[in-house]
Amino acid sequence: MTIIPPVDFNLQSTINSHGWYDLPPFRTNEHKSELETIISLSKLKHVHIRIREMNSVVEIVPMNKTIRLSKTEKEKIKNIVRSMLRIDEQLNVFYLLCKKEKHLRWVPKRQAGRILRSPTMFEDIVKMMFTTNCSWALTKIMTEHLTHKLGAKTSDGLFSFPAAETIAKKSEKWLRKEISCGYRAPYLLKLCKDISNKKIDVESFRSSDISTEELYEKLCSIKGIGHYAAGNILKLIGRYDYLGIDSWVRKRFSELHKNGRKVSDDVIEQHYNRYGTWRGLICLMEVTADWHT
DNA sequence: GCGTCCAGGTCTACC
DNA sequence: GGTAGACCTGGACGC
Repeated sequence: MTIIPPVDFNLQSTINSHGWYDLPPFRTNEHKSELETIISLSKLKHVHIRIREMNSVVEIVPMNKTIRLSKTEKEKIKNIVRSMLRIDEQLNVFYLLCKKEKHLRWVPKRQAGRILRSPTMFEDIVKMMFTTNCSWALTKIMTEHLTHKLGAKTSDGLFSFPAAETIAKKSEKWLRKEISCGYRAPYLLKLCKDISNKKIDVESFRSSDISTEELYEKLCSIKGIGHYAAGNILKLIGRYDYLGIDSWVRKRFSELHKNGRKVSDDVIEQHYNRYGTWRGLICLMEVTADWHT
Protein backbone atom coordinates (compact mmCIF):
# COMPACT_ATOMS: atom_id res chain seq x y z
CA MET A 1 0.00 0.00 0.00
CA THR A 2 1.36 3.44 -0.89
CA ILE A 3 0.36 7.07 -0.51
CA ILE A 4 1.75 9.94 -2.55
CA PRO A 5 2.18 12.77 -0.03
CA PRO A 6 2.41 16.49 -0.87
CA VAL A 7 5.90 17.92 -1.52
CA ASP A 8 5.99 19.62 1.89
CA PHE A 9 5.48 16.33 3.77
CA ASN A 10 8.25 14.75 5.83
CA LEU A 11 7.59 11.52 7.73
CA GLN A 12 10.49 11.93 10.17
CA SER A 13 9.38 15.45 11.16
CA THR A 14 5.83 14.20 11.63
CA ILE A 15 6.90 11.26 13.82
CA ASN A 16 9.11 13.59 15.85
CA SER A 17 6.42 16.28 16.21
CA HIS A 18 5.61 15.31 19.81
CA GLY A 19 5.82 12.39 22.20
CA TRP A 20 3.08 10.19 20.70
CA TYR A 21 5.57 7.94 18.88
CA ASP A 22 6.81 6.88 22.33
CA LEU A 23 3.40 5.62 23.52
CA PRO A 24 2.16 2.13 22.55
CA PRO A 25 0.91 0.79 20.24
CA PHE A 26 3.16 3.31 18.45
CA ARG A 27 6.80 2.45 18.19
CA THR A 28 9.61 3.79 16.04
CA ASN A 29 13.20 3.08 15.09
CA GLU A 30 16.30 4.85 16.40
CA HIS A 31 16.22 7.62 13.78
CA LYS A 32 12.46 8.04 13.99
CA SER A 33 12.27 7.50 10.26
CA GLU A 34 9.78 4.62 10.48
CA LEU A 35 6.65 4.20 12.53
CA GLU A 36 4.73 1.12 13.61
CA THR A 37 1.27 0.87 15.08
CA ILE A 38 -1.84 -1.28 15.05
CA ILE A 39 -4.93 -0.43 13.06
CA SER A 40 -8.11 -2.01 14.40
CA LEU A 41 -10.38 -2.75 11.45
CA SER A 42 -13.00 -4.47 13.64
CA LYS A 43 -13.32 -6.02 17.10
CA LEU A 44 -11.46 -9.08 15.86
CA LYS A 45 -9.19 -7.79 13.11
CA HIS A 46 -6.11 -5.82 14.18
CA VAL A 47 -3.38 -5.10 11.66
CA HIS A 48 0.18 -4.36 12.75
CA ILE A 49 1.66 -1.98 10.17
CA ARG A 50 4.98 -0.29 9.49
CA ILE A 51 5.01 3.12 7.82
CA ARG A 52 8.09 4.39 6.00
CA GLU A 53 8.97 6.97 3.37
CA MET A 54 10.83 5.78 0.26
CA ASN A 55 11.59 8.02 -2.72
CA SER A 56 8.95 10.57 -1.66
CA VAL A 57 6.29 7.86 -1.34
CA VAL A 58 4.74 6.74 1.95
CA GLU A 59 4.69 2.96 2.16
CA ILE A 60 2.41 1.00 4.49
CA VAL A 61 3.58 -2.54 5.13
CA PRO A 62 1.48 -5.08 7.11
CA MET A 63 3.91 -6.87 9.43
CA ASN A 64 1.98 -10.13 9.41
CA LYS A 65 2.64 -11.47 5.92
CA THR A 66 -0.12 -14.07 6.17
CA ILE A 67 -2.92 -11.60 6.90
CA ARG A 68 -5.48 -11.21 4.12
CA LEU A 69 -6.83 -7.76 3.45
CA SER A 70 -9.68 -6.95 1.13
CA LYS A 71 -9.56 -3.93 -1.18
CA THR A 72 -11.95 -2.10 1.17
CA GLU A 73 -9.79 -2.88 4.20
CA LYS A 74 -6.66 -1.67 2.43
CA GLU A 75 -8.43 1.55 1.51
CA LYS A 76 -9.54 1.96 5.12
CA ILE A 77 -5.97 1.51 6.38
CA LYS A 78 -4.68 4.04 3.86
CA ASN A 79 -7.29 6.60 4.94
CA ILE A 80 -6.44 6.08 8.62
CA VAL A 81 -2.72 6.55 7.89
CA ARG A 82 -3.47 9.70 5.86
CA SER A 83 -5.34 11.02 8.89
CA MET A 84 -2.63 9.99 11.39
CA LEU A 85 0.13 11.66 9.37
CA ARG A 86 -2.00 14.73 8.53
CA ILE A 87 -1.16 14.23 4.87
CA ASP A 88 -4.13 16.27 3.66
CA GLU A 89 -3.47 19.23 5.96
CA GLN A 90 -2.76 22.47 4.09
CA LEU A 91 0.19 24.28 5.69
CA ASN A 92 1.00 26.84 2.95
CA VAL A 93 -0.26 29.80 4.98
CA PHE A 94 1.50 28.53 8.10
CA TYR A 95 4.79 28.13 6.24
CA LEU A 96 4.53 31.68 4.82
CA LEU A 97 4.07 32.90 8.40
CA CYS A 98 7.14 30.94 9.54
CA LYS A 99 9.27 32.30 6.69
CA LYS A 100 8.63 35.85 7.94
CA GLU A 101 10.11 34.97 11.35
CA LYS A 102 13.86 34.39 11.37
CA HIS A 103 13.73 31.93 14.28
CA LEU A 104 11.01 29.86 12.56
CA ARG A 105 12.54 29.51 9.09
CA TRP A 106 13.67 26.00 10.02
CA VAL A 107 9.99 24.88 10.13
CA PRO A 108 9.26 24.93 6.34
CA LYS A 109 12.84 23.83 5.64
CA ARG A 110 12.34 20.70 7.73
CA GLN A 111 8.74 20.36 6.57
CA ALA A 112 7.62 20.30 10.21
CA GLY A 113 4.19 21.25 11.56
CA ARG A 114 2.24 18.08 10.93
CA ILE A 115 1.47 16.68 14.39
CA LEU A 116 1.20 12.92 14.59
CA ARG A 117 -2.14 11.66 15.81
CA SER A 118 -3.55 8.26 16.74
CA PRO A 119 -5.74 6.15 14.47
CA THR A 120 -8.75 7.26 16.52
CA MET A 121 -9.84 10.39 18.37
CA PHE A 122 -10.63 8.18 21.37
CA GLU A 123 -7.00 7.04 21.59
CA ASP A 124 -5.80 10.65 21.38
CA ILE A 125 -8.15 11.80 24.16
CA VAL A 126 -7.23 8.95 26.52
CA LYS A 127 -3.50 9.48 25.95
CA MET A 128 -3.90 13.22 26.52
CA MET A 129 -5.78 12.51 29.75
CA PHE A 130 -2.83 10.32 30.76
CA THR A 131 -0.38 13.21 30.23
CA THR A 132 -2.11 15.36 32.85
CA ASN A 133 -0.59 15.93 36.24
CA CYS A 134 2.18 13.38 35.95
CA SER A 135 5.61 12.71 34.53
CA TRP A 136 6.11 11.34 31.02
CA ALA A 137 7.32 8.09 32.62
CA LEU A 138 3.94 7.64 34.28
CA THR A 139 2.10 8.49 31.04
CA LYS A 140 4.04 5.67 29.38
CA ILE A 141 3.28 3.25 32.21
CA MET A 142 -0.46 3.96 32.09
CA THR A 143 -0.58 3.57 28.29
CA GLU A 144 1.50 0.38 28.39
CA HIS A 145 -0.76 -1.13 31.05
CA LEU A 146 -3.88 -0.19 29.11
CA THR A 147 -2.69 -1.76 25.86
CA HIS A 148 -1.10 -4.84 27.42
CA LYS A 149 -3.97 -5.65 29.76
CA LEU A 150 -6.96 -4.70 27.61
CA GLY A 151 -5.71 -4.53 24.03
CA ALA A 152 -5.94 -7.36 21.52
CA LYS A 153 -2.72 -9.30 20.96
CA THR A 154 -1.63 -9.56 17.35
CA SER A 155 0.02 -12.68 15.98
CA ASP A 156 3.43 -11.00 16.27
CA GLY A 157 3.00 -10.19 19.95
CA LEU A 158 1.97 -6.53 19.90
CA PHE A 159 -1.10 -5.16 21.63
CA SER A 160 -3.72 -2.86 20.12
CA PHE A 161 -5.17 0.16 21.87
CA PRO A 162 -8.36 -1.13 23.53
CA ALA A 163 -11.82 -0.01 22.45
CA ALA A 164 -13.90 2.18 24.75
CA GLU A 165 -16.40 -0.66 25.13
CA THR A 166 -13.66 -2.97 26.47
CA ILE A 167 -12.50 -0.45 29.07
CA ALA A 168 -16.10 0.36 30.03
CA LYS A 169 -16.58 -3.22 31.23
CA LYS A 170 -13.91 -2.80 33.91
CA SER A 171 -14.43 -1.34 37.38
CA GLU A 172 -12.93 1.86 38.69
CA LYS A 173 -11.06 -0.17 41.30
CA TRP A 174 -9.59 -2.44 38.61
CA LEU A 175 -8.45 0.50 36.50
CA ARG A 176 -6.79 2.17 39.49
CA LYS A 177 -4.89 -1.00 40.40
CA GLU A 178 -4.08 -2.48 36.99
CA ILE A 179 -3.63 0.64 34.86
CA SER A 180 -2.05 2.75 37.64
CA CYS A 181 -4.10 5.72 36.49
CA GLY A 182 -5.07 6.69 40.04
CA TYR A 183 -7.71 9.39 40.38
CA ARG A 184 -8.07 9.44 36.56
CA ALA A 185 -9.83 6.04 36.72
CA PRO A 186 -13.38 7.42 37.21
CA TYR A 187 -12.79 9.99 34.43
CA LEU A 188 -11.58 7.30 32.02
CA LEU A 189 -14.46 5.02 32.95
CA LYS A 190 -17.07 7.75 32.45
CA LEU A 191 -15.65 8.67 29.04
CA CYS A 192 -15.69 5.02 27.94
CA LYS A 193 -19.21 4.44 29.23
CA ASP A 194 -20.47 7.62 27.55
CA ILE A 195 -18.93 6.48 24.26
CA SER A 196 -20.35 2.96 24.66
CA ASN A 197 -23.81 4.34 25.46
CA LYS A 198 -23.51 6.77 22.51
CA LYS A 199 -23.88 9.79 24.78
CA ILE A 200 -20.82 11.28 23.13
CA ASP A 201 -19.31 10.71 19.67
CA VAL A 202 -15.68 11.77 19.92
CA GLU A 203 -14.78 10.33 16.49
CA SER A 204 -16.94 13.02 14.87
CA PHE A 205 -14.76 15.76 16.36
CA ARG A 206 -12.08 15.51 13.64
CA SER A 207 -14.53 16.29 10.86
CA SER A 208 -16.89 18.52 12.81
CA ASP A 209 -17.69 21.93 11.35
CA ILE A 210 -18.73 23.53 14.66
CA SER A 211 -16.68 26.49 15.87
CA THR A 212 -13.38 25.92 17.64
CA GLU A 213 -14.80 27.55 20.79
CA GLU A 214 -17.72 25.10 20.83
CA LEU A 215 -15.38 22.17 20.27
CA TYR A 216 -13.16 23.43 23.08
CA GLU A 217 -16.17 23.57 25.41
CA LYS A 218 -17.21 20.06 24.38
CA LEU A 219 -13.73 18.77 25.20
CA CYS A 220 -13.65 20.59 28.53
CA SER A 221 -16.99 19.00 29.42
CA ILE A 222 -15.24 15.60 29.44
CA LYS A 223 -14.21 14.91 33.04
CA GLY A 224 -10.43 14.85 33.31
CA ILE A 225 -9.96 17.14 30.31
CA GLY A 226 -9.16 20.69 31.32
CA HIS A 227 -7.72 23.72 29.54
CA TYR A 228 -4.31 22.20 28.86
CA ALA A 229 -5.62 18.89 27.53
CA ALA A 230 -8.44 20.47 25.47
CA GLY A 231 -6.02 22.94 23.86
CA ASN A 232 -3.67 20.16 22.84
CA ILE A 233 -6.42 17.83 21.63
CA LEU A 234 -7.61 20.67 19.40
CA LYS A 235 -4.13 20.79 17.85
CA LEU A 236 -4.59 17.11 16.96
CA ILE A 237 -7.86 18.05 15.27
CA GLY A 238 -6.09 20.73 13.22
CA ARG A 239 -7.28 23.76 15.15
CA TYR A 240 -4.51 25.84 16.64
CA ASP A 241 -6.37 28.68 18.38
CA TYR A 242 -5.49 27.48 21.89
CA LEU A 243 -1.99 27.11 23.30
CA GLY A 244 -2.56 24.23 25.74
CA ILE A 245 -0.03 25.66 28.18
CA ASP A 246 1.65 23.21 30.54
CA SER A 247 4.74 23.26 32.72
CA TRP A 248 6.97 22.42 29.73
CA VAL A 249 5.63 25.35 27.65
CA ARG A 250 6.03 27.72 30.62
CA LYS A 251 9.62 26.58 31.13
CA ARG A 252 10.64 26.78 27.46
CA PHE A 253 8.87 30.11 26.95
CA SER A 254 10.67 31.70 29.89
CA GLU A 255 14.00 30.36 28.60
CA LEU A 256 13.41 31.49 25.01
CA HIS A 257 11.84 34.90 25.61
CA LYS A 258 12.44 36.04 29.19
CA ASN A 259 15.98 34.92 30.09
CA GLY A 260 14.56 32.24 32.35
CA ARG A 261 12.29 34.61 34.26
CA LYS A 262 8.91 33.10 35.09
CA VAL A 263 5.86 34.80 33.56
CA SER A 264 2.11 34.35 33.87
CA ASP A 265 0.09 32.40 31.32
CA ASP A 266 -1.52 35.70 30.25
CA VAL A 267 1.89 36.98 29.10
CA ILE A 268 2.43 33.78 27.08
CA GLU A 269 -1.05 34.08 25.55
CA GLN A 270 -0.45 37.72 24.58
CA HIS A 271 2.90 36.87 22.99
CA TYR A 272 1.34 34.39 20.55
CA ASN A 273 -1.85 36.34 19.82
CA ARG A 274 -0.22 38.02 16.82
CA TYR A 275 -0.09 34.65 15.04
CA GLY A 276 -3.90 34.44 14.94
CA THR A 277 -5.39 31.00 14.39
CA TRP A 278 -1.92 29.49 13.95
CA ARG A 279 -0.74 30.54 17.41
CA GLY A 280 -0.97 27.07 18.99
CA LEU A 281 1.17 25.53 16.25
CA ILE A 282 3.70 28.39 16.30
CA CYS A 283 4.00 27.96 20.07
CA LEU A 284 4.53 24.21 19.68
CA MET A 285 7.21 24.75 17.01
CA GLU A 286 9.07 27.20 19.23
CA VAL A 287 9.14 25.04 22.34
CA THR A 288 10.05 21.85 20.45
CA ALA A 289 12.55 23.38 17.97
CA ASP A 290 15.54 21.62 19.53
CA TRP A 291 13.87 18.22 19.03
CA HIS A 292 14.24 18.73 15.29
CA THR A 293 17.91 19.73 15.22
C1' DG B 1 16.18 0.42 52.12
C1' DC B 2 12.97 3.56 53.93
C1' DG B 3 10.49 7.80 54.62
C1' DT B 4 9.53 12.42 53.05
C1' DC B 5 8.84 15.88 49.78
C1' DC B 6 7.77 17.66 45.28
C1' DA B 7 5.95 18.15 40.52
C1' DG B 8 2.40 17.57 37.41
C1' DG B 9 -3.33 19.36 35.61
C1' DT B 10 -8.11 18.95 37.00
C1' DC B 11 -11.99 18.97 39.99
C1' DT B 12 -14.70 20.69 43.66
C1' DA B 13 -15.95 23.21 47.61
C1' DC B 14 -15.79 27.49 49.44
C1' DC B 15 -15.52 32.53 49.67
C1' DG C 1 -15.12 34.59 39.21
C1' DG C 2 -11.19 33.42 41.92
C1' DT C 3 -8.72 30.38 45.05
C1' DA C 4 -7.22 26.56 48.07
C1' DG C 5 -6.86 21.88 48.76
C1' DA C 6 -7.30 17.11 47.35
C1' DC C 7 -6.34 13.67 44.02
C1' DC C 8 -2.16 9.84 42.78
C1' DT C 9 2.20 8.41 41.19
C1' DG C 10 7.20 8.26 40.26
C1' DG C 11 11.39 10.22 41.16
C1' DA C 12 14.67 12.85 43.83
C1' DC C 13 16.61 13.44 48.07
C1' DG C 14 18.18 12.79 52.85
C1' DC C 15 18.99 9.67 56.43
